[in-house]
Amino acid sequence: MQTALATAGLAPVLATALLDRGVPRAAPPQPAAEARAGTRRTCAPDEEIFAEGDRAGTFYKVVSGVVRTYKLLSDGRRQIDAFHLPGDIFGVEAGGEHRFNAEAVTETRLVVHRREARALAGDDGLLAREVVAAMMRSLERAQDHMLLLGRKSAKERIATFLLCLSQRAGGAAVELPMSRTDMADHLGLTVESVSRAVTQLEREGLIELPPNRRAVVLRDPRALRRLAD
Amino acid sequence: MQTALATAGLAPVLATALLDRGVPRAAPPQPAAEARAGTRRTCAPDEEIFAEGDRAGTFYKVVSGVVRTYKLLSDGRRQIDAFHLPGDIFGVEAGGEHRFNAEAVTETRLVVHRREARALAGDDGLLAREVVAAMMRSLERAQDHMLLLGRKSAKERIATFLLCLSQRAGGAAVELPMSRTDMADHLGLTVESVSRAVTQLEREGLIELPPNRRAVVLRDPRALRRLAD
DNA sequence: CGTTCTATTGAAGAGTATCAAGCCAAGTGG
DNA sequence: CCACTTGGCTTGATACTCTTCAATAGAACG
Repeated sequence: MQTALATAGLAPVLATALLDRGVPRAAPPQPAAEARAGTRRTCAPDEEIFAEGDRAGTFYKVVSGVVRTYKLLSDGRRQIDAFHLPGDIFGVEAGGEHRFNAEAVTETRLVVHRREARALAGDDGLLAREVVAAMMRSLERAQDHMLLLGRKSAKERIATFLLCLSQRAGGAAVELPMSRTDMADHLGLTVESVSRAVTQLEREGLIELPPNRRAVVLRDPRALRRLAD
Repeated sequence: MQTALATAGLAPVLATALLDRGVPRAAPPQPAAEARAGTRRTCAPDEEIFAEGDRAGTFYKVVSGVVRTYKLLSDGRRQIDAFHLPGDIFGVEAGGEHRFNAEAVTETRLVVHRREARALAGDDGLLAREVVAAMMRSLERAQDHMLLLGRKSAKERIATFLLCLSQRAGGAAVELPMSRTDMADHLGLTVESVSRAVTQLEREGLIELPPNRRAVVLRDPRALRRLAD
């Protein structure tokens, strides 16, 4: 096991981040930090960004597109722990190795940051502050997701997921950049169950989908919220 | 939403924590920090420590005993996100309010820390370093637990849970301080399923239980690990 | 248009939940 | 010391949700 975030530079940033009146939940992309100290990278759909066990020398911020991070069981069962949207930071590790696989879901542009002290400490620790906020948001999302995975029905999972997406995307109409398989592996279901639950919500009038089924309009957010609890 | 960790004092600590060669995984209680700047509190079994929505003005470190933190759905379904053993820190929030309920599982002694800068910054930031390490460990455990909840069978969940407990407790013989109901609500199962899976592992010779069923000896850790993946 | 890929739908089956006893250990009071 | 109670754990029978297997439908692309 090696140094992970691996920087003394993170410390001042943490303090500052925590002093902000709360962590920004709506994840406003902070364009100021995008140009900072990071190189750029573009990924084609399904392109691997890093794999479990890779040296975790860098972390990433999504500029555009969507990224999935996931773990695998030996027999191939997959759990997508999160989808990362523009503005999100992922790939920050405590240890020296990545504990996940990361792949682009769509064509994706990233900013790649080396995790040395220098880069994080620069600019008054703006980037480091972002990293810490990202970690805390990840933890909160993971905690909410455990409730979903442990205790919610298929329909409730879909409702929760769609609400969450619409919140992050910021509108009642949401694109679904990921496949049903991706959704299934995120929600602890099978493709078929996802499809059925979506269809059911649609028939009940809570949501509406275009012919290609790759977007959703939340017709009755109140009812969805009741379902999601 | 308010300041959460709420301290400038955390920043230097974060840096130091991250510079340590990896985060201590076996969670060795750091007795040096226990006496520091915190008041003590003792809780009877099932006593509430804090509830969801409470102002998060303090966080906690377990000295002895076990704590469960959980979320509830409106109809009472419960998800225990974690059990906290001696040396663990819990109750650290990004926002101004606790997002969980916390209760003592057994008779428990805690150290209570106010989350002001002063306390965290003191002593060369030793406490703050612990807080950051605790957050990262929480995140990693949450991620592993999502894989369990989303993709593992009942038997695999029990195997994983017992291995994890034995690792944290540090021995092949593990006390089970929590009830079957607590285990069920942590593993996304029912009491009956937990009981059946435990019995099954016992019949297969992978584990052994005393008559009162509140402890486990791991007879075949290799087979358990294979199950847990 | 045909091919391909993804999503949907249907039927059958597996695994877990639910409902209902029964069991066992510990505690209580006679 | 021994019923009696109590609470948690286990076991059994049945139900139900979701999965699995299989086929169809629909959109995207050449």
